[in-house]
Amino acid sequence: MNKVVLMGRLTKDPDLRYTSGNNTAVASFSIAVNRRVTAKEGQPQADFINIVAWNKTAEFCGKYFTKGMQVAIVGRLQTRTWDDNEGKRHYVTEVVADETYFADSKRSGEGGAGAPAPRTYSENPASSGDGFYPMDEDDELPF
Amino acid sequence: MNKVVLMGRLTKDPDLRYTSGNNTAVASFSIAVNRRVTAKEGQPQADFINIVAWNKTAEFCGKYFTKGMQVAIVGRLQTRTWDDNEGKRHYVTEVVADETYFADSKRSGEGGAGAPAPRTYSENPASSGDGFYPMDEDDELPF
Amino acid sequence: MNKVVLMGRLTKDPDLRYTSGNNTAVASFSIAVNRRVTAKEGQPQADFINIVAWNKTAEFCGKYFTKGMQVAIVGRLQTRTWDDNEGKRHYVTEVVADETYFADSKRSGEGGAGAPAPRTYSENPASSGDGFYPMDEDDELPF
Amino acid sequence: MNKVVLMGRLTKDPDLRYTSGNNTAVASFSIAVNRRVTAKEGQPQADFINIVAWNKTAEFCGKYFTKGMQVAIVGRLQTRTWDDNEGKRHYVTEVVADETYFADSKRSGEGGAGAPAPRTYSENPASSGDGFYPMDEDDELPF
DNA sequence: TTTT
DNA sequence: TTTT
Repeated sequence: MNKVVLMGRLTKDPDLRYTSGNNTAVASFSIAVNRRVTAKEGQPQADFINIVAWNKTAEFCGKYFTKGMQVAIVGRLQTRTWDDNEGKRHYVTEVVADETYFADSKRSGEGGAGAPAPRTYSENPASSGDGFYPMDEDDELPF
Repeated sequence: MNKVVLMGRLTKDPDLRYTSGNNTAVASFSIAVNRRVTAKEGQPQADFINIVAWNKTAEFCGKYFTKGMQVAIVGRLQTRTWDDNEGKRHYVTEVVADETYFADSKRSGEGGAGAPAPRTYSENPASSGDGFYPMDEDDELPF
Repeated sequence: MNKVVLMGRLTKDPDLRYTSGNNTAVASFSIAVNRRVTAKEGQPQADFINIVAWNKTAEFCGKYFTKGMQVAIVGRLQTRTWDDNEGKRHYVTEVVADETYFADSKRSGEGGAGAPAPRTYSENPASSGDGFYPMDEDDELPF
Repeated sequence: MNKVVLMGRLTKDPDLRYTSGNNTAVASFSIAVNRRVTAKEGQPQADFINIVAWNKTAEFCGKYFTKGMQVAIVGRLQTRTWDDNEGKRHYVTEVVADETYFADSKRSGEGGAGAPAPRTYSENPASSGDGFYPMDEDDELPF
């Protein structure tokens, strides 16, 4: 069992790439999750969590998620290991996003209710898919 | 272990009461949680989940939550039993909210960023408390 | 967003049926989830949560879950409505299990480590599937 | 919102220490969480997640958790930063355990049902506390 | 209708 | 008894 649920704000626009092998979409970004208890000094504090998404979820994030947006994510923890150029091994813990949600319709543009407009124009995602789902209405969402 | 995480829209303004015994605040409301897969016929479908909150969390909900608002809730499942006037026993399953969040700043009024204004004016909550926490900035929140 | 995570003990053996329409497997059972805080009077208290599982997950539960077993479940809350013979409408809230786990290998039989033996003999499940997964080693599990 | 739920096996006995400042108990350990989908090559794969617990939860883990045990954990993700002796900054993501559970009574010793015996003898924890809770019976647990 |  |  391995379940993670987060709500926080994008620290940057997501980075969307495609694997060289089979051209799988993969998006990476991180979100700032405010802590419930503020630090002693008084200033609010946040945890910065790295997120990875694959396939349709990745394309959804790449298209609709933008810096500063508040989003909710359901996923799982994953550890990865990589070696730097000095041959040192690094251990990374990140969240693989299985479901992504808008949790901030304020940033949906002036148009009113609903999901944000796409970040950059792009073809319609190939039909409906798994792993993502807008909680808000989706007049402008092509699925 | 008993954990529930929900995001959905209030179907009504919360109902805030105080127990006759020790005057404990208790708020009840329900949220509509849209399903990720739409029904066959095509129209979106939702689950309507009953929520109960106690103490400061109850007062927070009573003050800031309004009908139609999108909120996120972390809590636990609880079963309760009660007998109706015909002496029949009823079994109720509801969610006890331990943490509540705004997930919809659109409804925060025209003023801009931040949490919604209180539903009705009231004194400041007695200092900071447990069990609630606004995810959005909170210029107008008295804590 | 709609996520539930539970750990508790089966109050009975699961009830496994097949829908008349398309012969879909559906298992239902309930688990007793002990509360973290005991009631005032001192005796431990539990919530009794109704669980429903479908397809392979249903067959897995029907085969390996038995009364008294401790299990863990990941799923979602669902509300259902039904009318009794007096024409009264009833509202039911239950958990749809998406993932099920053993959390009690003590009951695995005398044989030693691993998952329990099937409750009743049956053919091997048709290959691997989704929605279930034994956390323990599974020498005797046919997948 | 920041919630993590895990079930897995201890890779080692926990490491229990006390802060020099105010003598706060802190336990650290990691658990192997088996993935639901096995890797292509066929061999099962796991994620190794670092866990930190504080106060009574830490003492509970230090006392009852042992290598190989299956446990369940509810907590939150936290990022930490530290600089190594070469002045390089490292970013660590770990889980802070708020609730811990036994999910493996098999390892409870031959005695029969119930929670494991303490790893090493120690005084009774000072009364009941928050943040931990044995799911299994607790004849030998001093609370 | 409830488990250990 | 249900929200957008």
